[in-house]
Amino acid sequence: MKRVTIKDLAKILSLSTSTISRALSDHPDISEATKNRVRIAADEFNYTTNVHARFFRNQNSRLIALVLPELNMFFTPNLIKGINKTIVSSNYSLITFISNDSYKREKEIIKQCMSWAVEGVLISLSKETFDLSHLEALTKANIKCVLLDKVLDNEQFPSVTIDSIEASYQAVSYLIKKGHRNILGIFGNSNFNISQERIKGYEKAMRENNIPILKENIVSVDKSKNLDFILPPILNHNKNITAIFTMSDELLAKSLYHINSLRLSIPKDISIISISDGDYPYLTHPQISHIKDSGSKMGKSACKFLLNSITKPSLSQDSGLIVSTKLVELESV
Amino acid sequence: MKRVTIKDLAKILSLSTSTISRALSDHPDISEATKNRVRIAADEFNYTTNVHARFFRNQNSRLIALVLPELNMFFTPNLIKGINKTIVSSNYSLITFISNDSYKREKEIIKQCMSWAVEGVLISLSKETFDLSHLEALTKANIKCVLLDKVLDNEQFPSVTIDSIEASYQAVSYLIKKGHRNILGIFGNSNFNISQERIKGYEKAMRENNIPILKENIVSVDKSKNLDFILPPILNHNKNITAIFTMSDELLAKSLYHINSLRLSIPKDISIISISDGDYPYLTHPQISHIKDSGSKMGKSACKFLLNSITKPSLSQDSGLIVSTKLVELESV
DNA sequence: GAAAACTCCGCAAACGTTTGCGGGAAAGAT
DNA sequence: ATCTTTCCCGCAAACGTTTGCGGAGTTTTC
Repeated sequence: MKRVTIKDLAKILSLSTSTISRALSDHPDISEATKNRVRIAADEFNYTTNVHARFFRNQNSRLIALVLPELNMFFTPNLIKGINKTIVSSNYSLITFISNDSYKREKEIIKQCMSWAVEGVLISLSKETFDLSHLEALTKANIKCVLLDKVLDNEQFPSVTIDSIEASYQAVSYLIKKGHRNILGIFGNSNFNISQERIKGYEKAMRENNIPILKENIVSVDKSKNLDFILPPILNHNKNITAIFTMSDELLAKSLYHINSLRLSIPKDISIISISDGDYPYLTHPQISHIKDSGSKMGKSACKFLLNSITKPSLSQDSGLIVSTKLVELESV
Repeated sequence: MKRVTIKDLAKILSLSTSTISRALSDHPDISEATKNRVRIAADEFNYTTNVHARFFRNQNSRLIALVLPELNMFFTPNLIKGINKTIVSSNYSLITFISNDSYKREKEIIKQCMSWAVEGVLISLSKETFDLSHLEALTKANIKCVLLDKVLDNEQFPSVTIDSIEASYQAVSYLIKKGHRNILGIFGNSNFNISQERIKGYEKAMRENNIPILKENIVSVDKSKNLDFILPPILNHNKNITAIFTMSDELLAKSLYHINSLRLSIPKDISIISISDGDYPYLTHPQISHIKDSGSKMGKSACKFLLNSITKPSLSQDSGLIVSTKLVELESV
């Protein structure tokens, strides 16, 4: 069976398509009586407006694209939740793409975004992305684009992130305040902007407290799995380490595993703090003190920012915004 | 700036729109020379085909809708990954909706799916969904629909799930084989089809081994958080319990927290096994034996099934399929 | 009682793409 | 030299929706 169109309703009710269209959008030119007839018929034949045809006429797709490098269990679900909430309440729809951390795929995705005539793009960059030239096509096509989470410093596109330097600074400062001086920092791939900044925050906290920064106390791993080979030797040999800072939930989880494996007790033998989305730290025992970096909040903010710049293109020429983080003191320090 | 259309390219190259269209789709009627001119121009002005207009002409949107009741950290990411992989390799795009476990919202979403003229719908039902009448509109509009994970027994729509009875039967049988007789079963909301079946599997395993089924050893909770009040008293008072079976990662996580809180050692003091997506059990120490219920695999299967029934509507009149599960023996029993 | 105002609805065009059909030009066949 | 074939390409219609404009019928105004 083919879908019911306005034309069909027009024939059925012996009205013109224009009248149907206006009746459905509650146009004042149409009498209540007619409106009711139309509405009842539309319901009966379960007519729904064809958004492609509407776009075709109006040139607004009411579609937002979300481009993610990957889906991980710790951050992405809440990020999407936050975005989705905003999308829904603004009557948009969300089309999702995953770049698998591939620059090539990311470029293809951008083309697809243009094909779909999305009104805005929310993108978290792939590992392999070091310049933003592929996004310029969006600008030319007048499609707004907001970077979030995994971003690159740039002048063209606004970014929504946390203040990574500040977050890790907070975390490490907290450890220091609690008396720790020999602090192991565990970070992601150091090519990442995000990792570099979090390392900076670590170093800043150390420097401010006049604690020497030891190269061997800063660990960068491409995948959390690499910790399997790196962490146990460190924990076994370097008995001076009294605290660990991990820059993400994923690294936290892996670290906890090895800590527990070695039968170290938290926080008696070793303390640990992490930057975290804020769900995982409550699942472990003891619960992990962390700097809360809410994915949901970031998603919401980024999405609102994007929608704003779509509806009021004049106004929002900001370079983006910083989502605040806060220390959650639990039981691991 | 407005987007570049075929019309624009036609003007620029002094060709007709039909020639441009055919050149871009590599039609044999067009000479290589012309094709190259067109391709170069298309690249230069970064033309991308307007999929809405194409749909308008061809009536195929190449869009698949994914409707989920919620996003949780344990199952959803891998489910989406599996779906996405299949979608991408088949040149479709994915539009995602979240019902927040609301029937009302789910109905709205179905309408939106029709508005978007999606070619297929993958849906995991909300908690509040007890009949499928709202999906009939899809059938009428000739939109294929496949239920996955959270499903309802029915004749109209194919389902893709695991064999819940078998999975929990496997888990509990394994515990029994290892010598456990006093087994606590922890399940989700018992309104759920999925919970009911997993309870059945538990009971089946017990019955087959002539172990009396104790009402108080079957716990159903609406939210995993409810375990906070339920589990500690049980673990404290009912010292006979030597093993726990949880029907999901979420319940597993909560249970582990309380086991660790009470300083019970796994598997010395108590054993535990779960049905799991298979990521989380490796993060804990000790690692948790589980029945692997791969979200990725389920997503892939469901999606392939859907795409199949779209391209070959005649063939696939099956009632769905069962994704296999398997026991992963780790360290918790 | 005629003009003015108001109510309600239809006409037709436009959005970008695809595709059946047809046609002109060049090349080959007779 | 004429006819047929082949090679390229253009014409035009259709998909469903919205909206400015105009118009027929009814009511109000002086």
